[in-house]
Amino acid sequence: MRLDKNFYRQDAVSLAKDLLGKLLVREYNGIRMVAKIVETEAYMGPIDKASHAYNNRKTNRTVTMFKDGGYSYVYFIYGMYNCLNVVCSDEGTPEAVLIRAVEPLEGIEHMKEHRTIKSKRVEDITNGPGKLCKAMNIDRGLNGCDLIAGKELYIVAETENVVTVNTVEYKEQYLNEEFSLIKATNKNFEIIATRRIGIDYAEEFKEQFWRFYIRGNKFVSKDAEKIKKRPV
DNA sequence: CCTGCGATCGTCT
DNA sequence: GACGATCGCAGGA
Repeated sequence: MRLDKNFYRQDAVSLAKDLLGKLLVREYNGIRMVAKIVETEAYMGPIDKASHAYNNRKTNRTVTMFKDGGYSYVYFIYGMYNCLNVVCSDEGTPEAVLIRAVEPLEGIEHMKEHRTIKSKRVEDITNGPGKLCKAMNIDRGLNGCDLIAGKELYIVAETENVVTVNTVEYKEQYLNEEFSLIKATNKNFEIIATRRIGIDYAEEFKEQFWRFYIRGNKFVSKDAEKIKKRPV
């Protein structure tokens, strides 16, 4: 079941939490890959010094962030990597949610083929924003995709008809003042909220707990793993 | 396990 | 001309 317009018209912080547990689907040439979203970051548009669209900065790159909720925003970074965002809020309000990590559920053999790394750890295929784009064959050609009606890239809410290929044992983790723990009654997992990654330039917005991930999920990004192991 | 470093080029000033 | 919403590898513990 695809998510509808109302779902994407939320603010980025709300949507970043709501996207956890949803399924990202990538289809092309008869290939189908499905992965559960396990880590996200909110970029709150005009007010957020970490956002590409801070102060309503509108350029060739950021123009897709100004679209109505429900489109993709894919950008190229560090000369090598692509990152996938979900544009949210209303048209003219440039908010977006960065997808930072996913858990492969279907088509994992295709994801492995797209990645050329020595590591044999399954988690290393998709536990970072650049990694998951490479694994799921997502690049700037998919910038501005319609996630509600498009066929190549979309997001669904249910796990029905999906075969889980990974058997994962989740471990508990420590908490300290660097986190918030979010328990939502309508979700079967808990959410950790903490600081965002790689935005040292963002001044006071570095301190916002606008990164969210599923507590105990082993496919969260390297940094989240690290925090997980930090003693209380 | 963890740390440090270089890769590599589009984007914006 | 400088830098980035990152990654993979080498090397040490």
